[in-house]
Amino acid sequence: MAASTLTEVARLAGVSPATASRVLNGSARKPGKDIADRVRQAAESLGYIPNAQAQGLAKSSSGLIGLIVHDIADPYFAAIARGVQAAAREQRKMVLLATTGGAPGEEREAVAAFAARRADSIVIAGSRSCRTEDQDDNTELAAELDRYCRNGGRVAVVGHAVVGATAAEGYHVVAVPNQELAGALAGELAAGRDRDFVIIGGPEGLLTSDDRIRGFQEGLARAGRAPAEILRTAFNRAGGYEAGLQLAARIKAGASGGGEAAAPKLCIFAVNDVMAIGASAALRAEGLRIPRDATIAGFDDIETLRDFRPALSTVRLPLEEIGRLATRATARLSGGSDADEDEEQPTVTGEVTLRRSTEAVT
Amino acid sequence: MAASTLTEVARLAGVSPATASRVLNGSARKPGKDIADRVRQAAESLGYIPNAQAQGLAKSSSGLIGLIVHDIADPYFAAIARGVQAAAREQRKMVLLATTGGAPGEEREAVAAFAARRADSIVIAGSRSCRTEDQDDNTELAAELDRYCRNGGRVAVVGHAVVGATAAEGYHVVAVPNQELAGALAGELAAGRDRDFVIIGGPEGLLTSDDRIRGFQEGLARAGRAPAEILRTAFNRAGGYEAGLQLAARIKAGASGGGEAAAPKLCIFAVNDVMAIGASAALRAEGLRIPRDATIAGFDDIETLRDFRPALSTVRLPLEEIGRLATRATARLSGGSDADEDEEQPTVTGEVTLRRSTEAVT
DNA sequence: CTGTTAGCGCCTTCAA
DNA sequence: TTGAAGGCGCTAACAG
Repeated sequence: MAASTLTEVARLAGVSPATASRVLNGSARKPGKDIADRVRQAAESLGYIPNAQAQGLAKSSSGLIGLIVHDIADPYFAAIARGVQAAAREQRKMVLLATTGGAPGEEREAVAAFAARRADSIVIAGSRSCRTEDQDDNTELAAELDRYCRNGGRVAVVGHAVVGATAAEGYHVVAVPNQELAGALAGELAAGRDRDFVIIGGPEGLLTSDDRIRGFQEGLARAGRAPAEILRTAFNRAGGYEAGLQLAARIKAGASGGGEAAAPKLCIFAVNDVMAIGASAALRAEGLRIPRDATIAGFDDIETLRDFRPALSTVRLPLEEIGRLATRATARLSGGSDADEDEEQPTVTGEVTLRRSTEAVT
Repeated sequence: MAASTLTEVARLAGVSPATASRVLNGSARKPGKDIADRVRQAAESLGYIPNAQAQGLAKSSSGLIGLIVHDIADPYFAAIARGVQAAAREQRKMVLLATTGGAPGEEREAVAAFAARRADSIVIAGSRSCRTEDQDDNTELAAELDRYCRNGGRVAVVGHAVVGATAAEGYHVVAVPNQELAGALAGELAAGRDRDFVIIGGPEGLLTSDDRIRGFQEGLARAGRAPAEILRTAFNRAGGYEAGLQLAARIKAGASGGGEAAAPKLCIFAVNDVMAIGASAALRAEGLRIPRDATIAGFDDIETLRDFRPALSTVRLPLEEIGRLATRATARLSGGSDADEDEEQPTVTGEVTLRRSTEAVT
């Protein structure tokens, strides 16, 4: 008992497949009201469901939006995915999900798979890497994207352009002001307090991480502070925890072995909230308290983490909105737009959000 | 510059499309080594990417797995999605994502959309509802699923069967022992302590919520306790917060207006972790402390929430595994299995996990 | 082992 | 307006 086809519907309604097609789908032509009802009834009684593959083949489009993330269970990506999903729904499209763990090689595969499915557009949410080990894969990824665009695909990348991608038509970048915001955060944290700063960053070459580190250092410099030391770890909770253990040891050593003037307290900047939470957990596990023994700030303002105590200072990023914007950027402007050639690159802004975790203890 | 087709590749290689197809895809036939290379080269030089839509149309299958969740940004669903994604990758399939907010009507639409795309299988992760207002939609959903199965689709549902779905072939339910586990949790919480129990539950008719409530009550009964009062709210953080406020007021009233014997302390059971966190936040906002002024437990053991303090007592559920199992259940058994007709329904088990949030304060 | 011939289900010119 | 014919790109039966 296979699914019924348009032809069957047409036959049952006593019309040609062409007419049935015109009735059941939004054709420009308007079939006779009388006959239209007949077709619709036939379709109904047969439980007709159009074969999207066949439709896609015929019109060479698919109503699919490809989304590439590192890990869908990471709340950062999950939030973006929600925005993408929402925008996709607006466009009456479905989203195809690919998770890559951040490896450019797998991202290339994902793009190829999306291209094979004739996805109408692709949204890449994972942060870019420019490590030398990823160079070749990045080149291939860029080539794959270019080809996809040349064939009429639209792509939006969150954060940074793919390294080496020539800005083909239909290629959009949703810029996230990581650097500026990290700088602003540093400025606020440095304001009038004497602290040693430490940065817990991701692996070198992860663009998002690097931007935030760079911005933070610039902010410190503007505030007349010395650059912060940088700890490199994995870009996730485990990495943060590990770095946190290291710092805890250092803090305890400094406190006990204190010479004349106790060293200023440590202010930790983790380049994302998840890492910050990991670091906090490590400090806590080592018997240290925040903000008493050290202060800490993150980045992203992950929703699920907002109930954390002490509340985490961070930079609020409109993640869901970012997903939505990226997706919208890939939508073909349907109506004949009034000569508005410049496709407005949507602007994302964040907000430094100071909370308990960086308060001065009285 | 459209994407190149198999025909073009074949022509360039000087062979027939059929041969090219046999080379480029896994056909049973093995083309001559000499010619195979020629085809592969041609494909390479043209940057050939097979058109999955056409392939799908021809073989009437699509390599797609449809996943239905309430909200992809909810860590519960995100975790399941990760498992689904992992299993999909094993099967070399891609996942199509649909979010429905839990409305059976939208779930029906999603199933129809998946069917239209000829998804090989569908995984439904959202908890089922049996509220009367959803009755009609549920019926239609069940009908849609039945039809999908009859047409050869495979479906797996996490938790409960869809109300009214006739167990067609290819229909799987990954049972989650919510009731038993909630009962076990209640047993542990009731052990030897004198407490008043309150349950923060989702709306009546949400099967997952109802199961956990029922199980908890049973557990209390087994421990010789009176049934707990039930507060109904939204099945999310906001709902938990709201209920938490209510309980906070009650606790404070009880404490201040205390008669002779102070009432036993409250032990709160929220039917999921996210609600529990919301309730905790509310208590905290009202100046109450956990576990000093009240104890609280959740359900799910959401990973992102594990760093919360006081650490939340909960029931650990192997969410990712659940997603994986559900997806695997829908995979067609490829090899001629040795008469093992009974498709083993995979078994999910959880674990009561007591942490600080329900400790007795000394 | 290779090439030829039909479709898969739908859309879209064309002529009627 | 409606119907007939061709093709979207690929695979799967057949011949050779």
